[in-house]
Formats: sequence, C-alpha cells, structure tokens
Amino acid sequence: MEIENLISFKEAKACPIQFVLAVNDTLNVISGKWKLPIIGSLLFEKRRFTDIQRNIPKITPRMLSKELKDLEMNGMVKRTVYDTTPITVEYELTESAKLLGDVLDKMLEWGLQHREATIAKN
Amino acid sequence: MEIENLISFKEAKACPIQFVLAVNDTLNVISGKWKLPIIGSLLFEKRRFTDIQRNIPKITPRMLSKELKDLEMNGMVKRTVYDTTPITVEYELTESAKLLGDVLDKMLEWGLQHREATIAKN
DNA sequence: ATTATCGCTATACAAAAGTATAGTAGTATA
DNA sequence: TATACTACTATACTTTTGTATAGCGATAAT
Repeated sequence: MEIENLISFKEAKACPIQFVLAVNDTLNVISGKWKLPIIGSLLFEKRRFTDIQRNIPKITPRMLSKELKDLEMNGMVKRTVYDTTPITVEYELTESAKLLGDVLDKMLEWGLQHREATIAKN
Repeated sequence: MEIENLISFKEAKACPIQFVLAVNDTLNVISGKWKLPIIGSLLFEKRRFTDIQRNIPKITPRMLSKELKDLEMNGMVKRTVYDTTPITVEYELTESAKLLGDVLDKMLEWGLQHREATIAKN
C-alpha cells in the first residue's frame, strides 16, 4: 500500500509481475464466498444490515459483518449510522465500487462464452 | 455444469442470482494464490513444467501440479506430452483462456483507478 | 412481563487452501 | 559410481476461510 506501488496501465501491461499484482488488487476486493453477493445486493440500492442478510439467505451475521468491514476498509462500501431508535446503519457502494460493474460485465460475458466453448469440446 | 445452467448475457444481467453465478464461473477459474501467475506465465508462450516453476520462484511442484490440473479440467490449459528423453510436457493456454486477457485488462484498469481513488480519500 | 427488532460480537469448531520436505522412475552425463 | 535432469507424487502439517450457535444492549410493542 505504498506510493511506490502506484504504476500506470502501460507499465503494468508491459511487466508481467506488475500486471499480476495490479490484477490481484482487483481480485482481492471481490474474492471470498460472500463479497460478490454483497456487492450484487448493493449494486442498485443502499441497504441496511438486516436487509442485506434477508437478501442473501444463507449468510451468517458473523460473515456479513466481517465482509462488510473488509469492503469498507478496501474503499468499496460506505457505512453510515443514523441515530434513530432502534439505530439504523446504511451500507452503500462507493463511486469506485460502482465502476466495478463494468469489470463484472466483462467477467459475465467471458464466463458465458467460456462455458459454451468448453461444453462444445465434449 | 448442466445444460440448464446455460443462460444468455441478457438473462444473466437481468437476474441478480444468475448474474452472480455467471461471474463466479469466471472468478473460480482465476481464484487461488497461483492461477494468475501461471496464466500470466503462459499468456505469451507455451512452457514446460520446470520452465513455469523457474518463472514463478516460490511455487512448490505440488501446487504447480495441482493448479495445472485444475486449469486443464476447466478448459484453460492444454497439456501435451512429447515422447523425448527425458520426457517433455508442454502447457499452453486454450483459445478461450487467451480471451480472458481482455477481462484481465479491465481488472488491471479498474485496480489502478481504484487505488488512486482510495488513496485520494486519505 | 415477555417477546421482538436492530446491528452486531464471542466462542468454538470444521473445511479448504497452501506449505514444507522428501522421494519416485527413467535416462544421461561426469 | 555418483550426480543431475524431467515431471511430477506422497505425507504431514499450518494457515486461512467459513460455519454453527449463542448471546448482548438498547428500545418498543403486546
């Protein structure tokens, strides 16, 4: 996380190691069993804790709490506490996280083509 | 891996669950500590086992072997055995795997912008 | 008084992923 | 005869990741 790690697209593409590191940055932000469902749940609207929990049936509060903290630390999610009774806490994607949508689109597209390509070979 | 899982891009984008499933397909193919380095190592040329090992200094043969099998099973890598002495085994990316390059480009691009965006907020 | 809701945390455990280290079979070179 | 190369496999272990289950403190409704 040091400044020296700041590299440009060109530099990263030219050097395989920098390339892998930079792509890994993205990968880390969405890896794990629950990050994608959580991001998916927040893609179109803000939500509260219990709200997300209901939206992702099998997640435990422990995991949801942990992953939300993780996402917050990585600049993916903004957490806002409202002093109501009972307390309400709202989670929403940051602007940067919303841009991830484009990447996910590409992943979706490739995933579908790859499935067709590999099934075709059987 | 059943036919019923075959869905279109439009269907997948419309339905959050299908969306997450299809993106996960892509994610699974590149997740784990060593898949990206291995794919990176094979992006521009075919390589042999020991060759890849030298290219990725800290990988153990156990991990390399396991991940290569995994990648082969997922239609990412083609393995060819040559009956020389000693035996040579060549690994190369499939056509479908090479297309993943575009996705990785997007991930690289987003990773760099995200890093700048989150550093800017400190 | 009991139950429910909100947003979690604590503890203990199981499963998955990765590491360390050694060794294999076959051939070939010093 | 000893060592090295190729392409791995075997065994045992540690670390990371995820699960299961229970409970907390504040408030409010029944």
